[in-house]
Amino acid sequence: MIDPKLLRDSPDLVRAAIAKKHLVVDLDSVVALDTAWRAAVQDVENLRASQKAANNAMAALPKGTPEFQAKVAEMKAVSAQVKEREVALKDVEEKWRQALLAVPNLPHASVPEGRTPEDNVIQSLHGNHEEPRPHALPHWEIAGFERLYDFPRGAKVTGAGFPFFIGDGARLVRALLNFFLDEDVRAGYTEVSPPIFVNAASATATGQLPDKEGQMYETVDKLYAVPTAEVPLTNFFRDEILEEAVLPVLRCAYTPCFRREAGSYGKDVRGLNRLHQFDKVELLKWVHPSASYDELEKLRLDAERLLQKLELPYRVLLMCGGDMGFGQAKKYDLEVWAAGQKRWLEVSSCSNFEAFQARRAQIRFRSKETGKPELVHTLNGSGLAVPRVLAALLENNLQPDGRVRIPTALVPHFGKEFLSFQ
RNA sequence: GGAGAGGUGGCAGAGUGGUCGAAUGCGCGUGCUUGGAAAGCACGUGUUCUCGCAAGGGAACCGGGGGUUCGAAUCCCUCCCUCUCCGCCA
Repeated sequence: MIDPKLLRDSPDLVRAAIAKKHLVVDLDSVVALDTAWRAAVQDVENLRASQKAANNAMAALPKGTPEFQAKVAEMKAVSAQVKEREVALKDVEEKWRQALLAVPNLPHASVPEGRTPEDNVIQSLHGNHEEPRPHALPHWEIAGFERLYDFPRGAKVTGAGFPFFIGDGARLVRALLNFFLDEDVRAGYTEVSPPIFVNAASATATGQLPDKEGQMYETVDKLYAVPTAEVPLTNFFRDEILEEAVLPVLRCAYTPCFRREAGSYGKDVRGLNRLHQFDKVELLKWVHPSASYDELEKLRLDAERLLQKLELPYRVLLMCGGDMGFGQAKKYDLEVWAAGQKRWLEVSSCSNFEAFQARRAQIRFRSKETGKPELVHTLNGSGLAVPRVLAALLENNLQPDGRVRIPTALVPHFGKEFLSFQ
């Protein structure tokens, strides 16, 4: 959620921001609702003030006297009026709030103009993705793939997009998770193992609701299976006021992630490219507003380091206004090269949300300077998503003999130097 | 899952229909005192919204929501959470 006062005071600024994101929002009606809401607030507050004064005066009157009875009769009417106006206020307030929730975050000045993924700026390239790899195959075509990654049985047991990982296939998942977590902890993040179901309030605070209704799996208890650890992690400090001295708070968490992915199709969903359940380690930061852009660069580097240690070719994209998402102020995507598919796969998305999530979630810190609570800035990024990293690893490191070489940094976690499909 | 108890300010803890945003204590802050400190004394100490250039005014909040009433922290309903006992169980 953006600052309502910003919209009130400089609607043109907000208008320009929305244009940069190429979104359509009826700002005029939001502004009109804001005006109507404030009028309604004044209305109710004035009425209540007079009611309160009259009631306080009544307290001094002896009960049962004719004057008292007269006053009761008089105040009955006022009371009815207050109730009526309060209903009207609530109605406007809810409409206003809903309208505000539909206003996207403002993109940072450094975000490039653009509408589509083609307009994203390639910020850097790492490793040689053009190096010829004659043996490379899409991972699902690697001989023996079905022994380590069983999609048909996953589809039988649960549904499409819920594969089994078996033997070395499962071991590689575990090795990657341990590698990611160990590296992230070394980089200063505190490891957290969060709940993997969240309630509606949490899903709303991070923007899954109502924006992405239908993307999450929902239980009969009205709990949502987390689409990312970002949700429980960000909500950890919901409705809290932190001491300024504790900032920045850095945390990482592994969770399985559940996404319905309604509407996906084609090459995007082949093999491990897009699953309904996948493992991911998420990095999260709560920082002082003045530090958030420095922290975004550090966050990106923390995620990049993982790919470097895995010796995987990757590139960094600075997302353009039209492709960056609703709540983000600035976002980098990390894409790894999958040599068999000959395409880039997104394995991390590092974003600065500024105060957008913090305002929804009411996560604040007490400013040393003013003594007053201020909203923190939140940032998050994957560090990293397992299946796509795994896919790239299989494709890039496939040897002529059909085995897959394990990167040196991962060997201690995997326990051997080659993964075998035999 | 069954039975019971309870959720009040940073903490502890009063308050069962009427100037209660809420006693008291602790904590914290400022000042006095002191060579300095402690003790003591005095004053202060929540959040949000709104009107206002400001000074300042107003409203809301006693777990959440709803109701009764002229008036609710106090009464009623409902949901959530915590604790105790029983049952079940990784």
